[in-house]
Amino acid sequence: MSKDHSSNIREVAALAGVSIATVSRALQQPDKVRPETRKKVFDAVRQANFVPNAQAASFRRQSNNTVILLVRDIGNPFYLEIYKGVEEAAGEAGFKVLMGDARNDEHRVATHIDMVRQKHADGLILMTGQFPSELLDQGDALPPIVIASETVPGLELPTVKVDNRAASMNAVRHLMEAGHERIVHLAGPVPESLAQERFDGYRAALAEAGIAYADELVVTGDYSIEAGRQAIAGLLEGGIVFTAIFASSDQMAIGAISELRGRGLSVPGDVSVIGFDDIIFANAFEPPLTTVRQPRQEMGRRAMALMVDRLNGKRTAETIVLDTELVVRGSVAPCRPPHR
Amino acid sequence: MSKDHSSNIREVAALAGVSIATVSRALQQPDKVRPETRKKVFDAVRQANFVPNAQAASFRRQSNNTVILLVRDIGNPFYLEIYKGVEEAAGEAGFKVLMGDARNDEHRVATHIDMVRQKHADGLILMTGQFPSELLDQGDALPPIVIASETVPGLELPTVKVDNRAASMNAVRHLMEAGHERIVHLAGPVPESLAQERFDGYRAALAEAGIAYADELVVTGDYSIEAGRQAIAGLLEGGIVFTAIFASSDQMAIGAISELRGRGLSVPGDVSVIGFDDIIFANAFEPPLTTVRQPRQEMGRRAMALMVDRLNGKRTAETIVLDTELVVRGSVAPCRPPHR
DNA sequence: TTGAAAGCGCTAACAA
DNA sequence: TTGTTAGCGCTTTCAA
Repeated sequence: MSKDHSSNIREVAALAGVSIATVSRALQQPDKVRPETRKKVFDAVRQANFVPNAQAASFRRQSNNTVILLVRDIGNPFYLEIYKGVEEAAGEAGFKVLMGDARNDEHRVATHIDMVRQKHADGLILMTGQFPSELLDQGDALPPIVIASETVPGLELPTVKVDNRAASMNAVRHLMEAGHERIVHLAGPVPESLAQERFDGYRAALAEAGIAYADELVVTGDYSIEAGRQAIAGLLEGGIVFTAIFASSDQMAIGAISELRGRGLSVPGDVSVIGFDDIIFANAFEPPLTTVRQPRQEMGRRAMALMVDRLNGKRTAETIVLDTELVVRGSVAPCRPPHR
Repeated sequence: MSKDHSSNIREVAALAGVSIATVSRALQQPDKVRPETRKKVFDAVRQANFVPNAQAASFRRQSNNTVILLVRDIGNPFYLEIYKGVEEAAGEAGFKVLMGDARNDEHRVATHIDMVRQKHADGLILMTGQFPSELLDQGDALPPIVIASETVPGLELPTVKVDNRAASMNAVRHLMEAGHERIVHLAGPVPESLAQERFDGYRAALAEAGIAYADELVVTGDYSIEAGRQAIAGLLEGGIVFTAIFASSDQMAIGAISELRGRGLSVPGDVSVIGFDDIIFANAFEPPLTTVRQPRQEMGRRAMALMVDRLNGKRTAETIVLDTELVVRGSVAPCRPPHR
């Protein structure tokens, strides 16, 4: 019968009649020990019910092959597939992934950066544009950080993103081609870069088509369903007239549609809507949401790859830009005379 | 200027002119050192740019105040709010939370249990009914595990769940009160307990109302949108007649509705639908989904509380049962003559 | 191919 | 209140 209290490498060594160094080697680099020795060790491991203490190993190695994926808001399903991509690449490289929630709070970003400083993890994949300004000038003193999807002005770090400006222009053009001119933009938390880039794309598309930009048509939010709801409620109550919406997240688009419906307006009958992200619910929604697809899984994979590079000592601040795709489904219709 | 390579407690001690024990104490239990000494230490910490190595501390303490939240499928937003509850309670108790994805694969459950054995984390909050059978008989030799939402037959562990059977009966009754008799059940992966309990509730409600149970009306799935879609596609193509659906997850309900619509059927016009979970999208959906609300955040909080108890040496296998609530929204209508 | 031994940075028991 | 000191379990260098 095997003992049940957890044993250590010394017991195994004693049992196998070898030194602890040999046990360690047999486990880490089996080809470095003679087959017979290896067998003795393995038998002893089994007999002692030995499970190596990863904490001790990490401590000794001064690294634990774990990275933190810190997202803006874990409530947004957008990040789920990112996580999958990160985890996949991490697994291949022998890393574990810890997912953290910044809750739209830059203080929590600082907390997680501290976790890396304290060696809880080897690096941080950052997926929020909020960054504690007091850390901005630390430059080289920052622990390994890779940014995904967003960017932080003033921080030169390895980054994976999409061309938000171009993607937005494309989406807005699609709306204009359907005859829409009074297009609301549900923006992210401008002036953060990500939100700003999409906003810029919206303006650029308008300008290109010779449509005047109107401040009253732009509302910012935190990408949540609730933000989408509230934005539309405010617009409608303010008597603002519009026939289409370009939202910078599917969640805001869905919140907007829900609110429109609650007030008796139909989508796309009265108002056409385009979202951003192509989360899993976009396609199951009614109407199926026309949206900008981001290659989320790949974004996650590439971010993790950049992290591995960084942890291997590479110190470039490479930026990878991935393609987006406008997925046309059922939430956009030709423009009809505006409501009211 | 402060140095940028990370310093250790010895340097700080030297700088402050005290022993390393005093530095440790000043940082961990400030009230145990004289204010003046404390100040000297803090100054030295700042000057040396000292960040305690949490890994070393964890190693020394043989615990790292981290728990893993292992969920069946991280793609299901159901788990997001659970995570929030867990994280909240964890924060209060000084714990960190690591979220892992079992991907409906019991092998990955084993992997994560190993992570705890290897001291990557102190405990595991398990949110899947899949469990490697070879670990079942380990009983006391298992690391600290708490189960949430699901149960594993043969495993006596601290558990938080809802009364799935009663909740299902309630939902099905609601459908029958609207006149429905041909009610499809989109079940989870029976015979896992969670799925089984909801299935039992469905049957019990039917029996109570004197409606015959029909095998053809029950389809199992893995709680995903896609599973809901496919189940309905199969039913419709098989010529099965029904007027209502009780799904054991909102995602399956949403997938089902999407498929129904794709085939020209309306909800709730032709088919009424009730889901389970009340994920954030349920309310924004069209029609707003009638569903069984689970107190997710509380479930997370209680699970974490059980974990803290367990880590403090409590060895009971307490089961906490939380209340559910049928949230009536717009996806159920009085029964009309069945389609076809 | 194997063993001896140093030591990662910290905590905590014990002594002063 | 503070200091001394013995490790936690492992990896890794160096020597044999």
